[in-house]
Amino acid sequence: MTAYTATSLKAELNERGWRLTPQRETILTIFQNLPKGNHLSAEDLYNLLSEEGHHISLSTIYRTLKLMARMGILRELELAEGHKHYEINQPAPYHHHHLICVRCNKTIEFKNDGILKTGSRTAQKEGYHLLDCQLIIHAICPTCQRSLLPI
Amino acid sequence: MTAYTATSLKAELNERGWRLTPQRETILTIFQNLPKGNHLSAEDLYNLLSEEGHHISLSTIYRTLKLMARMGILRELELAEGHKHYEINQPAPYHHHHLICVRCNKTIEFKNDGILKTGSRTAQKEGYHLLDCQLIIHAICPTCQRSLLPI
DNA sequence: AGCTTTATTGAGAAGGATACACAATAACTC
DNA sequence: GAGTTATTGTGTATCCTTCTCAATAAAGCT
Ligand SMILES: [Mn+2]
Ligand SMILES: [Mn+2]
Ligand SMILES: [Zn+2]
Ligand SMILES: [Zn+2]
Repeated sequence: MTAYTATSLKAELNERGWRLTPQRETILTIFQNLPKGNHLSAEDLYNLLSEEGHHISLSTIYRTLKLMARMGILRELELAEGHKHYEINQPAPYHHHHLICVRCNKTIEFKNDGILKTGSRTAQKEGYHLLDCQLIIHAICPTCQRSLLPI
Repeated sequence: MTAYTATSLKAELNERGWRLTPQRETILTIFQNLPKGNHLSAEDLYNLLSEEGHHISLSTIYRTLKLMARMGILRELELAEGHKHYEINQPAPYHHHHLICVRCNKTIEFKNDGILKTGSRTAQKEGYHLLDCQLIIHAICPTCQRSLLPI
């Protein structure tokens, strides 16, 4: 959960015998510059890259998202839309959680410092190396409560 | 997040114009009697039912799991195995969270009263009707840290 | 208890997100 | 700069979940 640069990413990859590629660097940059509150799916990322003139294959995108999530660079969000979303994983003052309406998928972000502390403490106590810690609240938003539509 | 009986489930279903079926009642019973710490996927549930002589189609199982999750009876867990798992949703003394190894999927349950309080307060503040509240910690377990296998 | 309405089921097919296979490429090490 | 091998791109495969639709059976009313 530290801020990555192309250089530090390369160092961490090489340390494990892996390589920094233009594709990986481009994808990291995209997430670093993503406005707060945005989350990208694999396809979102693919389209965003295309708009910017970068062609990176969907396979590489899926592989890179998974890689970066497992390195702790990105967090993988299950926002109840049937596919995963990703955002940059940031420490304390930016770290946040998600309140999700299970009917319309409207999502609200909120902060709570205690939760990350609880997560860190729990992981440490069990000898786990922490990657990400997210509180997910499944709920029904005011609009959907008023609507008469079933489930 | 209250304890359901067949009767109270029927009441809540009928109130919305829905019906209590033998399939739904059977599935509720399965989850109520599931030993602590167990989570079932759709296919797990299908097999468990088959062993007990109940034939309930996979379609119905998927529909029922989704229905009960959206009613707040079950909680839907994303345990990083590529498919969802479900468990009964219980209030305070039984309410718990999950610490998951993203490499081997080993999962540890832990309790923390403050988190459910935070979740309830946050949902209420935004006017959301709370269904479930779960802290997910993605991490790497001691065994996987020692293994040299990539990601 | 019987009748009517319509939510629900079961079987199979379809959909969609993600992973895989493998030859071509290119990042790293020396 | 050359050799090694991780990574990419393309197409294909896999698997979880949802959809379709005719048959069934709960619920509500007499
Ligand atoms: Mn977010
Ligand atoms: Mn559990
Ligand atoms: Zn909503
Ligand atoms: Zn592990």
